[in-house]
Amino acid sequence: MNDDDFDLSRFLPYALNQAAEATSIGFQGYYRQRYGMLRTEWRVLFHLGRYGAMTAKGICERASLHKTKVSRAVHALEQKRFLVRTTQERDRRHETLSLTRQGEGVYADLFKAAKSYDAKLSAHFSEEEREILNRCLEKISKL
Amino acid sequence: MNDDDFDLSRFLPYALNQAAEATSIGFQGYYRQRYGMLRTEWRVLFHLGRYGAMTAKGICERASLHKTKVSRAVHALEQKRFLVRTTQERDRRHETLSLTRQGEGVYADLFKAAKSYDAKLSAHFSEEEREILNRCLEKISKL
DNA sequence: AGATATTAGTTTGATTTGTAACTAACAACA
DNA sequence: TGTTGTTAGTTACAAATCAAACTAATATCT
Repeated sequence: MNDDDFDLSRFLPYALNQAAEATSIGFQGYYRQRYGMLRTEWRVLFHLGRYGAMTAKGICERASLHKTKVSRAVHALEQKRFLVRTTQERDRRHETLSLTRQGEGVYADLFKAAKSYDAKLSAHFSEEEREILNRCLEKISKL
Repeated sequence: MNDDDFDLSRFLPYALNQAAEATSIGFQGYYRQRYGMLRTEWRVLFHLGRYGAMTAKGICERASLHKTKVSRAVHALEQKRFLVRTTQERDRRHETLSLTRQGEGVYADLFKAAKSYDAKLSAHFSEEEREILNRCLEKISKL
């Protein structure tokens, strides 16, 4: 490949970033407007809704998020009454986070929205493309 | 697809974002440490180096960056003596941005680094995967 | 010409993020 | 027991981002 072929759109970090931003915008608007949530908050909520109560540390690991980001998101979700904390008796450093009924409701709504948003995106691709795309992204995330 | 199959890693905005971050880290370190540059600065520099002198507006459009981001990046690159501005006589609102000799040097270095970084990433994929990945990302960016 | 609208780019203040230092609870080992 | 180390989570300050208001130059329309 000579230099003339290498423009930004072929540079993986750039191409991924552009694509990520393009797809984020639409969905972001949904949880922002509807629930005043930030991206990290949505992720934390999703993790709790999808995988059940867990500790902040657990979320950090699963989502590869920094603990300060999670800490702040948890605080915000608590304010909104979407989750509650319970200090573990066994080790009082840990606090279990779990969704409130309201939080579950919001999760259910966002889950549905996410699914349908994803379906709309997927419509632009063939089965094969979508599969390869997923596989590649997963591989990259683990590098 | 039932609900159990839909986890975050299959949600395109999330998967793209994770992948984007994973690939960014390595390269980011390079221009950060070496030239104290931010991501937007690198993008602006790249555009000027790759496509020649142009106006800030031009960069905004090509790179889909907001004008305030570009404005600040241009300022920073100017401080570093990587580019200069020349007000267009024909319309004094426009200023043409062009790289200095030093800027060209930095561009050349970063271009080389980007290419080799990209090659390293590509090594994890087959020709076909890489092609499809590129095609998908391009399609998504234009949605 | 004079009023109004656009356009390129900058500045400002509020929000968000990143980094590093911090607190509190527990563990390990002399 | 007491000193040192680790871990979960928070806080504080600096850096970066976003949105909206702003400036200066040009265009348009009467």
